[in-house]
Amino acid sequence: MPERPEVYTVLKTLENQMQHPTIEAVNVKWDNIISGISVDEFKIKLIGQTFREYLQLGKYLIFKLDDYCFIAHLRMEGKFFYDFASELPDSKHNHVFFKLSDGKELVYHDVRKFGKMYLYPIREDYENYPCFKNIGYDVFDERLTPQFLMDKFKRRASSPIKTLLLDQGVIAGIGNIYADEICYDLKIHPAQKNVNYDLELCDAIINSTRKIISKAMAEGGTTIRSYTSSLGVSGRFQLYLNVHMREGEPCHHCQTIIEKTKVGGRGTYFCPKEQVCE
DNA sequence: CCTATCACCTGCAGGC
DNA sequence: TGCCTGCAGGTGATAG
Repeated sequence: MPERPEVYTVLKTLENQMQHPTIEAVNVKWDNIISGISVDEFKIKLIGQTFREYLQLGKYLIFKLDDYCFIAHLRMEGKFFYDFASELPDSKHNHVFFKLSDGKELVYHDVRKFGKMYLYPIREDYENYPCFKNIGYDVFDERLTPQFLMDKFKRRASSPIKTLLLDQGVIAGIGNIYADEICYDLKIHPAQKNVNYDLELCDAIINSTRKIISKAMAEGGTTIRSYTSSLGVSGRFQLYLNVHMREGEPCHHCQTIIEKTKVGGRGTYFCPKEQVCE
């Protein structure tokens, strides 16, 4: 459940429910989830730290503690569980455990073990942490301007537009679902190359992106695979999808049957009438 | 610089 | 039922 709206939903749910407990113990069952630091160091540094602030950059969850910044990326299937009573699923997929001062436990669950966690000494300019080395501006960062986008996209106009939208080094937070939805909104075929990225189009791309991501955030994100019950991940935006996962169904505008193809190796959905590839 | 492919992991759906 | 293949909302490394 990884794109920006889903990460936002998880973050806000954690912030509202968990608030500010102190970490009393840490247990790691799959070492590769901890990145850039040894598991022992990870545990030792976290003990005694209190959750202070909840922030987001693209698809990253950022937890400011007293002396450290704890960052998590859910990748394909990572989920956090807190105050889960009896509905903690498949214990074999629970990999990181945080025992908290409120008597509860924060558990990281990840079927495919792709998720990553980072821990850095706290500082104000968190955007400069190593894990963000190749990350551009968040969808809602005011520095994401038409001029900025034009500079980045024009140089790489030979790539399909969807590939550019998915590049976290330019706009951080767009994933496979929303890239398809944004292309549909722009009426551009996702595989279209050599698009004329002038200021007007870049402005339209930013507006379209923010409109769709905002709506998805307001709806609690998109839940495609019916795994529900994970923390804050039973969104409703799937009800508003125009193309993604709608192969064989009629376009909401022109009733043309939605088709599926591959762009940059990713499953890609589009309306063959409204999004024509030149 | 760019694309293609694999790697990281597991589960599930579909074909036989 | 079992086996096999391909696919899944992500990203990084590597080869050409």
